[in-house]
Amino acid sequence: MASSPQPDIRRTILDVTRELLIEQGITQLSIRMIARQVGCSVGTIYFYFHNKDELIHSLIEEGFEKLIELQDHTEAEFDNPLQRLEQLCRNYIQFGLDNPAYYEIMFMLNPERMARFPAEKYRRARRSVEVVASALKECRDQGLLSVGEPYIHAHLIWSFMHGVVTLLKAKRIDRRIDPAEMISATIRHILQQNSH
Amino acid sequence: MASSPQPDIRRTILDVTRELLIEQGITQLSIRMIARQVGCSVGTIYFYFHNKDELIHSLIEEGFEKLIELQDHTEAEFDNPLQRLEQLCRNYIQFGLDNPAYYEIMFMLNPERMARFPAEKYRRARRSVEVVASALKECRDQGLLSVGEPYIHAHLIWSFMHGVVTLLKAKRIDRRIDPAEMISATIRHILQQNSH
Amino acid sequence: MASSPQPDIRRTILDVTRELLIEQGITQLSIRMIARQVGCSVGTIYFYFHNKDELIHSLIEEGFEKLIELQDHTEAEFDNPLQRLEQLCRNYIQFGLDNPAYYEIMFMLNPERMARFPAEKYRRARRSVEVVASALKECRDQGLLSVGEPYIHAHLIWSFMHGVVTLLKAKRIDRRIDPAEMISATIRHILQQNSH
Amino acid sequence: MASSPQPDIRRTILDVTRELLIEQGITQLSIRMIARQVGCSVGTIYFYFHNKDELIHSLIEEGFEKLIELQDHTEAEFDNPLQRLEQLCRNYIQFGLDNPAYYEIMFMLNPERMARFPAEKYRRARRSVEVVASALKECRDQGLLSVGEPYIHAHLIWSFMHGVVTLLKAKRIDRRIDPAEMISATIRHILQQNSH
DNA sequence: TATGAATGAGCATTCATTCAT
DNA sequence: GATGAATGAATGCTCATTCAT
Repeated sequence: MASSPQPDIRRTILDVTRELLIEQGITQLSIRMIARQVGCSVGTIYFYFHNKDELIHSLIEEGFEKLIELQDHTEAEFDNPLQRLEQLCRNYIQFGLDNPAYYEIMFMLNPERMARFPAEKYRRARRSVEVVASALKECRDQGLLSVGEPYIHAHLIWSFMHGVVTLLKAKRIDRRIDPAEMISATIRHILQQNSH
Repeated sequence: MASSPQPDIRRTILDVTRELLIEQGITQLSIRMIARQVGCSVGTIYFYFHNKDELIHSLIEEGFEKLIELQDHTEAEFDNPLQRLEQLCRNYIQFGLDNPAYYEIMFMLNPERMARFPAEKYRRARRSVEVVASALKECRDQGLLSVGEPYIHAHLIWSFMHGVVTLLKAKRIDRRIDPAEMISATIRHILQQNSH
Repeated sequence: MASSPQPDIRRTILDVTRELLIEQGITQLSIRMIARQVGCSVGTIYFYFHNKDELIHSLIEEGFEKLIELQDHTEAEFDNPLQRLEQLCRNYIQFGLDNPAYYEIMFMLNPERMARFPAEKYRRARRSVEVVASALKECRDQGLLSVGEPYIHAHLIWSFMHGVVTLLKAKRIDRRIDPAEMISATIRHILQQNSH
Repeated sequence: MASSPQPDIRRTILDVTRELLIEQGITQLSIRMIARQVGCSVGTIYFYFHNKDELIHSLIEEGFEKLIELQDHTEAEFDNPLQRLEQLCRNYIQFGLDNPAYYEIMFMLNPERMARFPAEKYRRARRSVEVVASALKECRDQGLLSVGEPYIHAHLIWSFMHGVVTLLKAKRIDRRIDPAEMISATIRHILQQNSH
């Protein structure tokens, strides 16, 4: 990576940061490491990003952009709210597992602790709940699902998915259990098709 | 804390570490900070713990001890598997919210990333799943609940609870939603009492 | 400043540098800061000035030009050497207080320490002493003042004024003392009108 | 210096800092340089001093201690206020020339610019003015000197001496002028023995 | 037991400067 | 004329760890 021609260093920096984020986690991540991996000097990174936080912020924005685009597209695609709900959930879980670095900085940072990543940066996270809430409402109105207040229930579903994603990501689930089966069971549970 | 007579410095170190863990998170935690807060020298901490990892390990062990004792006690107390299941879940969630530091190091570290916290350290985590699985099995056998394979379903329930705990801990849930209600809804959902 | 039409960027760079010099002092001054304030790139500054030192040199030259012009004009204006001496001293002190940035780089840098500002750059400083020495000589010849060797005495007067300027500039004089009064007393003292 | 046995590293750090302060000035002074010169690691310096400012502060305190002790001793020694005034002035100038590093951080820093060296740190500087003011008052009361308000006049004398010290220190005075003669002339001027 | 002293590697960040375009 | 991109060296500072006492 150090010697190949870099058409877009800014892009490379973001990508390398994402890779390192997966391997090291946010706290071990250092500008020096990124520079070494990118094959540029430390200063170059500071040329493209004011500071470390801004670099992470850019990644957070990117992550939300990707996820929201995915969900918006799904929302437009499915008329049937139950099918839509299912797809939204599959999307979310898949996004988390496919993009562990994005998921980590988007949903696993504690904004209380990391003051420099203020809560408002995460307001976009609400969007992923709202699309679910909207699908739930329609499901309820059409008698397809028996749920309580849709917004609250959407948070419940979100929590459920978040738990599955984070435990799978962290390899905490017993190896003998097939992740795909975990995911299917999760979806079934959300859609209240609990029978085996 | 610095000037009171220390009957058990080791104990104090562990307690202070836990407190700092809540405020700072694992990555901001430094031996110096602990020493300053305890009122001893850094060397003293190294007398009681070989290194930082061992100190964290001890806390992890302690955390599992506490949780397992809690769950074992509940398991012995309730004959009715459904009531037992409910109490086990309430215990788990409450434990996570009451002991954020323990919960963090027990369930939120990524053992892949933290090579020094090898997966085997977390095998005890399985115990909290097993008590749930055992209750589920009895529920199913007694026709109280319609679930699939109990061990898998126990992981599902665990994931669900884990998601709720971590999102609540990180203050990611919309402020307008009452945490207590989130928890109740979670329990209801687990017990498949979804109606209203 | 960034968007107005720049008839003379070189001039703007010098002016901005002077302003920043007042606020930050020479050591905090950075090319980047200047460029940002001017609204140009760092490269542009290097187009007009070979390096940072040359930029400072230009300001030093400018400062001496200003001061010398002021003193030369005064020298031509006053026939009476005592009045001339008084005006020369008033000029010097006022110049120092009105142009803190110029004064700093002209008279407060240590050429031993700053090898890149060689002593010869400061030879022009002697001119401000010489005009005083010349006035002193005339005063002595006309019996207006009882002084020793004029050139030495001129240095004494210079030192005196330099002390007042630097202490006032650095806000080291007790706030309860009116700067104007300090200056008047200084002038009186130089002219040996010591009585109250 | 790196290999000799260091009985008191803290002392060595202070001394080395003082030496480097003379050569480099405060702005070029770096912790790494000090460590290199002392022959210890950077961390060692931070063991003895919380940060760079605290290290400089310690030197400032030391400097004022030295100067004040010198002046207090002189004050007690001389009954004759004129002789006392003379000695106080000789002391001050000599102190400045003998201890260029101390003098620089005590009297040549701009507290406005260096916010971390707050004005109050320099209140002790006033003491050197007060001893002069007290001597002046006695001189005036005994008819030995014709001066205005003693406190103001003391500031005048201080400025005068400050100018001489700083210009001599910075090698700004014409090489052909003997520093000792400058000093004598300064003292004579202060004592109003202006004739030849 | 406990500490004071010391270290080396690391951190985020800034800087003067260069140079192809 | 002017810029955007890049660099290497430096800065103040923190860290986990060691070890003689």
